[in-house]
Amino acid sequence: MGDQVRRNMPLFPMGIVMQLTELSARQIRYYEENKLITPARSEGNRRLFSFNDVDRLLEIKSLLERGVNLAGIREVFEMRERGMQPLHPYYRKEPTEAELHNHLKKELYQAGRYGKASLIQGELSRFFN
DNA sequence: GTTCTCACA
DNA sequence: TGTGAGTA
Repeated sequence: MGDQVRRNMPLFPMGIVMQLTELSARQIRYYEENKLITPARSEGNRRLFSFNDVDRLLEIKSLLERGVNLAGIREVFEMRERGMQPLHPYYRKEPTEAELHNHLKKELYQAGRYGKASLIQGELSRFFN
C-alpha cells in the first residue's frame, strides 16, 4: 500500500472530524456541497473522511480565517491539482502589514469605482498565493 | 447514540 | 451558519 492510497482511505466519521478540525457538521457539509471536499460514504450513507479530507478541511479553515471565500479556496485547490506548483499553504509567504494595507486600499478604490465590494474576497485569494 | 437531509418563528 | 424535525 502506497502512502497515496493510505491518505485517501475512508476512515473517520463526522464526529471525529469535527473534533479534529473544530468545525461544525454544518460547515463541513456545506464545504462538501461546494466541492471543496468529497468524502466517501458508508453503506448507511454516513460520510467517511480520509486523512486528506481532514487535511483539506484544516486548510479551508485557515484560508477562511484569512478572508478567502469558498470560490477563492476552490481556485487554490484547483491550481494545486493542476500541478501548477507544489504550493503548500504553510510555505506561502505571509503578506506584510504594508502590503496588505496597500492592496486593500487599491481594492477599495476599485470597488468604489465599480460599486462592488464583493470583488475584494475573490481578489484576495490571488494575493495570498 | 450518531449522522443524514431538509427547511426556516 | 445555527438549529430543530424526522429518519436510518
